[in-house]
Amino acid sequence: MDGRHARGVHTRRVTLARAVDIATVDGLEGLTLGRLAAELQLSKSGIFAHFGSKEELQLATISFAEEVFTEHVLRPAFQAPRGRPRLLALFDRWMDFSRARVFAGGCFFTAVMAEFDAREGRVYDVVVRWSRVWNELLGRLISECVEEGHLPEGVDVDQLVFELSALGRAANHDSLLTREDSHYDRATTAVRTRLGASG
Amino acid sequence: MDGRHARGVHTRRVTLARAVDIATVDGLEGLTLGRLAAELQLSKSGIFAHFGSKEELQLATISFAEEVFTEHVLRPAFQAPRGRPRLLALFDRWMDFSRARVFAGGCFFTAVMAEFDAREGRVYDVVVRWSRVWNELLGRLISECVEEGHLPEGVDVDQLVFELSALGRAANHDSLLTREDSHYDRATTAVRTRLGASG
DNA sequence: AAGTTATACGAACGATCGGTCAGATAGTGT
DNA sequence: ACACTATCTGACCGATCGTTCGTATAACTT
Repeated sequence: MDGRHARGVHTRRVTLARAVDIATVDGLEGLTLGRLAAELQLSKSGIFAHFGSKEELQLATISFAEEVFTEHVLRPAFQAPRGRPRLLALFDRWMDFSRARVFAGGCFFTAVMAEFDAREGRVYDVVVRWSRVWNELLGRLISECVEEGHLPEGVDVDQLVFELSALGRAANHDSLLTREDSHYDRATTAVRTRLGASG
Repeated sequence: MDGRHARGVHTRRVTLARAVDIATVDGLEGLTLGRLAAELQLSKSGIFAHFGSKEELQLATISFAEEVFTEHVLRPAFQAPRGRPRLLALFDRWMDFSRARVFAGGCFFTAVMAEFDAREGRVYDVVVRWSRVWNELLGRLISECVEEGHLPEGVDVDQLVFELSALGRAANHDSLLTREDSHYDRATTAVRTRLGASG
């Protein structure tokens, strides 16, 4: 079951890649074994065997999305210099990630957060944990801005975290809903203004 | 079918009230006839007869949520004086509406917008229309702030609409996810700051 | 080449999905 | 009281859900 052969590893990756696309559009609950099997031209039971349960498939899909997000957003952002450049790089990479539709339905975590907001269970728990990690990361980068003298001493870090996250998520949702790109510019503009003048 | 008798009207209202609660937690797609019937102790076919299709049930649920939202948020907000007081009243009522959990899963429209973002069909169409109406309303109230001299002439109305909407929706989602109220204060603080000093 | 194990399949499971229909039950108008 | 119609039920439809299981096929090991 725990993929020793190359064939199994490949199938698992292909399956999860498809699962993430489905989940960002129709939700992790709209993700179904039958549909996955049909689209991948595999048998339902074959896919099922890789995960053991629907919930495990959902959790594996989240893990896969984390990897992709890390590769496309977190890693490149950390190549920018500490302080304001790194914070802005993170935000811009995040917006690029959503805008480029790396996943068919935009940012996976924004979508799944909204879907599991009000629920309970293992998926909810994972989403909460991810949300906390994300906020802590934003908070750390903001604190580094203060340390580097790119933001004033007295700034309310948690408040700023909330606002940046809000703007990014709204840009993602609004661009999906209206099928227009303009909201990303609104978000980056707002972030720049909020962090103080120069780009 | 078009409710002439008092009994039918009542059943329909009770059904939709329950439907809205279910939909804000598990989504309009997670809303099922069987569950609705079980929770209301009615027959599946009895409920079905009121709406004719699942999609019509979803659309009726949206209409019902609109009524409640209008009653709890829009109407009272318009009792505040034109300009800044009315804009702030609208935002505060919105936040109160979410915080009070008038619907079990917070703000219905924030939830459904996120759910149908990336989809297509009649429900998506209605959500897009509602989103546009909401943005136009916000835009109008902001413009009135300018006219009343409560905001400077050159303000970018659409940009402000985006930011206010973003902050409100994020407060709703974050409060649901973390089960804490503090995010509403973050949103109202941010809005006050963004609109300029005094409350 | 043979043996072993990972991988995938196909048929079937009970449960639930949205939806249909004939008939029982209730409410309204006369 | 009667007829009429709105409302609601219960049995049933085909499709799909997640899941199980026995079996075939591939891929590695030796």
